[in-house]
Amino acid sequence: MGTVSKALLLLQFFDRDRPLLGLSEVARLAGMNKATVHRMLTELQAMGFVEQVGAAREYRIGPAVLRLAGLREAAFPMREVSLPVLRRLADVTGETAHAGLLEGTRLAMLSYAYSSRHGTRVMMDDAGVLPLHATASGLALLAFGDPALTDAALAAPLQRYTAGTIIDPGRLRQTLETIRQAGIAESLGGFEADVHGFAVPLHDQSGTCVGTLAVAAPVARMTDTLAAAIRTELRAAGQELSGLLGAGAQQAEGLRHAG
Amino acid sequence: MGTVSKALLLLQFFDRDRPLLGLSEVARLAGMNKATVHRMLTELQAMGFVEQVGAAREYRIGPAVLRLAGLREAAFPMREVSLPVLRRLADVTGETAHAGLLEGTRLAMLSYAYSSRHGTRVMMDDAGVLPLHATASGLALLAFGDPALTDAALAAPLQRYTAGTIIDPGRLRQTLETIRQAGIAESLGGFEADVHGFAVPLHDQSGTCVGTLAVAAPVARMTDTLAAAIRTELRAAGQELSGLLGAGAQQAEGLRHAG
DNA sequence: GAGGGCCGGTTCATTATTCGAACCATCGGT
DNA sequence: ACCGATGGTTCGAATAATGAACCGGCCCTC
Repeated sequence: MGTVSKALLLLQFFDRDRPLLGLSEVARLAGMNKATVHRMLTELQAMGFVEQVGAAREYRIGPAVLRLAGLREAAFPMREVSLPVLRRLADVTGETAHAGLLEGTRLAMLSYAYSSRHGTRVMMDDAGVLPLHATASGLALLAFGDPALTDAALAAPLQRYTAGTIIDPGRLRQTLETIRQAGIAESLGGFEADVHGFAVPLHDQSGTCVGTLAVAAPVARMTDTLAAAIRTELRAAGQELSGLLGAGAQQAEGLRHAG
Repeated sequence: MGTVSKALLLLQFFDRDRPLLGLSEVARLAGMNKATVHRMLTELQAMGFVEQVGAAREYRIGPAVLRLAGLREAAFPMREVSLPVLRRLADVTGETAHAGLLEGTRLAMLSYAYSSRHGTRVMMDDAGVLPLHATASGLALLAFGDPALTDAALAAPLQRYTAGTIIDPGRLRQTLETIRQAGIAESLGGFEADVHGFAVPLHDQSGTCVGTLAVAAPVARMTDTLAAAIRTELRAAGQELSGLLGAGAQQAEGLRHAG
């Protein structure tokens, strides 16, 4: 693996639960020599991708990503394009709708929308990462995404988050086959005990699965009627969003010709 | 310069005017060998920082920055913290307010707010980069920031954007001295002929100038009264925002102790 | 107060990776 | 058909990265 890739890999250890990391901690997480990690973090810092703060001189993600994220949205407004679809889906179902994006071997939260119909709701985290085997979104990715991703994910040790988390690879493969036939993934308490999740794949214009669209509701108010409605609306919204994302890609092609 | 820095440098060539770049174009802009650039872009792509699109296989910024930007805002919500201050400043002055962040040797747009008081307004670009010598924000950075940055900026060839752009280093140094004494930078048509801009520096908790807060108005409706009001409100808002940003840094320190 | 364990940070001989001139196939324009 | 540009690839030479060992400082325990 090249040096650039190794350095960028370090950025993946920062997450919602660990926005601040010390040098030794990053080295431990990355399984790399502290001197090597120090050198890489120093370069990332010089370019604005991380910064050191506080008396303990811990690192956090730096400001350079803000402009790049703005540029990314300007060039290919996935978040902006997805938000109206998510809002409508949340309104129609009365539950939380969210979109995730495949990033390497992980599923990163792209955007989400809440419904104000109820006093409780399933909450989402900005910049959150969802496990693949334990959420509806993750299962959708495994079912409809690159088989190599699926093989790799199921070969790794799988973490149990709740009593409802399936961690047996054989059972998961059966589950994935059921999902493929249904065209929609469901997870009942796989990641959080009281959440019932539904997800469909999002495809780019070449048909490749690049993300997921999902609805998450508290188990307590799930009924057969609500579940059926979620499935119907989610399928339709998924097709719509895949179409919009594909159009965005075509628009990029158009931009070039116009330029 | 290390390999990681060189690779990340490539990301800086993407901008609002050039969201899509071909391999040879990036190599030309970077002054690097095409094989080298290809290898670096391939690694950046593998890590999700760029992606190739279209028949011409051009590159654009990839999705990995979205999560990192979300993480950055979650850890240190500069954009979120600045928006209320910007909105209030825009409301009170009736003109466009914007905040910029120093990124290496450039000033990147952080966030902005418009006023709806008039039918026209000075427009801003997401992910825009402002020239240092030709805008009020840039001049504020040069006046109050690191003298090394100022020396480097004035030593480089300076681009004339309008008839009002000062490109003589000597005159610019005089202008910067005036700005230091006034505590506020003003640029009349330096970057866009019909825009009058005002800016103050933003400091982090150590007192280092890290960005700017600015108001931009069309020249056509500038009056002495409006200019005086903008100066007053901008100074106050600048102090407020510097304080908030400093508090955010202290909060990061607090987060660590709580963890 | 001393000792131990951990932290962030540094050094430099050794090792691994990067570099880039030269080449290739393809495409569009003349 | 030819030319100039593109994206992409190769591999011997050159350069940069690596990491074991070390340093000073801080905090905790005895």
